[in-house]
Amino acid sequence: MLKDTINIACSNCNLRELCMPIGLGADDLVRLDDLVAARRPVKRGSSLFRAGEKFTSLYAIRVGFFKTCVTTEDGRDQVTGFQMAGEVIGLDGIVNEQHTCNAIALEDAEVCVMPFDRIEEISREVVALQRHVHKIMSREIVREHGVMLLLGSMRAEERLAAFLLNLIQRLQARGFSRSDLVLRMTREEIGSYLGMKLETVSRTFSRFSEDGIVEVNQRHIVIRDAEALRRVVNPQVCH
Amino acid sequence: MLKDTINIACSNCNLRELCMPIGLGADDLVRLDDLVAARRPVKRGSSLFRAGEKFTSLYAIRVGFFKTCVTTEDGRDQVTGFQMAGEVIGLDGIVNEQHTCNAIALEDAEVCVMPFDRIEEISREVVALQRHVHKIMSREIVREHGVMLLLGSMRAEERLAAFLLNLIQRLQARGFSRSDLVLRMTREEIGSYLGMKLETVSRTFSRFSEDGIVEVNQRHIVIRDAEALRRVVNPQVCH
DNA sequence: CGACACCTTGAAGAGGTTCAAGAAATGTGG
DNA sequence: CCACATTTCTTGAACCTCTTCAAGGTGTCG
Repeated sequence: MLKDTINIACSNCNLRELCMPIGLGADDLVRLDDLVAARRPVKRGSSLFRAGEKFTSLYAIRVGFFKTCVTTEDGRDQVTGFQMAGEVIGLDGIVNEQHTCNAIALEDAEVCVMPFDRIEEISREVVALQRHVHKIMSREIVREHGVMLLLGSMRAEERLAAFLLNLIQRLQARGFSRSDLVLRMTREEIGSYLGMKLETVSRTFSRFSEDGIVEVNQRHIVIRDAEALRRVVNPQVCH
Repeated sequence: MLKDTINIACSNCNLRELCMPIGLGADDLVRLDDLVAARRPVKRGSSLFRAGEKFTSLYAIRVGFFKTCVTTEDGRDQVTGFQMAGEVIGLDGIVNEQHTCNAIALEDAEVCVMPFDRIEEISREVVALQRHVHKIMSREIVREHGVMLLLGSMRAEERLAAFLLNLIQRLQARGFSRSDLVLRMTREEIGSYLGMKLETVSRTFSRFSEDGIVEVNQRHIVIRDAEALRRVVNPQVCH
């Protein structure tokens, strides 16, 4: 079991700088290792948690790609986000000690399970962790403001352009190409997130392709002209 | 100055149960009184904070009504929420120690200024406060999920119905009528929040009025048939 | 290799926007 | 306190973007 313990350690994890506070002393780093109770694999298509389930833990994504979505009684479904390695999910569950959305793996994934009791306990002692937890939650709030702006005031082309730029930027921060990407989600899931129908997503991709802005081969996307995408999002301001 | 100190005390505030943790012992209650550094009046139309300003504090609304909105370089504007007495604003500023939205009073208001340093300090010692801060942030995340659902998948009538039901419910929790309300915001602000044009807001109000669901006199609204509003939001499920 | 899920494209239609004009309410200054 | 300016709200008509419905094509996985 020693091997397991070492495997689980945050202090050894190459994603640490993405999901954990940086600049900790050795003492605090060791305390952080108590955060992760276990690792948990999540098969593609299965859920990490579902709306209605009791909330116990936050999850740091180690590998894989997730979507989160909320569902209404009358069967409406809204994708609220796509999450990749180094990001934390489960924050929605804190307020009522019950999850309010579903987290579904879009590819085989593995997460670090961080019991929330323990997060609160340690963050009372490690100021950097406390601050970090607050920042993670605030960042999510700011992200959602951006989505509201997108959904409330942008047209289809602008939404998809903003979506692609956001994906590329996050992938680049993880060391991937800043021009090539493989979408892990369907057109329908993109459409749900962006408030448009899958046909509109497809048509908009085709238009970008005709205009030479991106190359589209099913889920393989090459950004040919990121500047043009930025101009689509932000028509007034010429970069 | 003693009078001031007494005035400021959370332990005497009748909004305490809305904005502060409940069920505290006397010792913890006294500690909470250190949270509020000052009160600050905000005149109608002026801002409590603006995007770009340094973040220092969260604000609990004592009296009045606010909107928060984000603005893009190219002049797009999106209302991200309406806040009333007992609610906390400023969470967006934590992540980058800088506000990312504007908070503007829609009527003369007064807020309790809670320096965030002090919140973090006290919440390290008062577990109930720590838990409460986490819940406030989580609640905001869940609220925004709801807005995303609204913006992403509802039609104009459904959006406005959901909006009215939400307002009424929050007002009722504050002891106001569950049928009468006075809108503090313009049609344009409602439209911005709901992702529709002010003309559409106006037309949708008129349609509700023709259908006998609500009475509309400018900003004075009377909910005649809340059940009907619920059916508009949730067409499948018959209540 | 065949079944199934996913994607693309076309054509018709609906919901919401845009533009425009006038009415009602609100605020301001004399 | 009243008159005028300004803001806000309502309503109509034409238009446009996105949706809906439909069909066929492409890719993927057991």
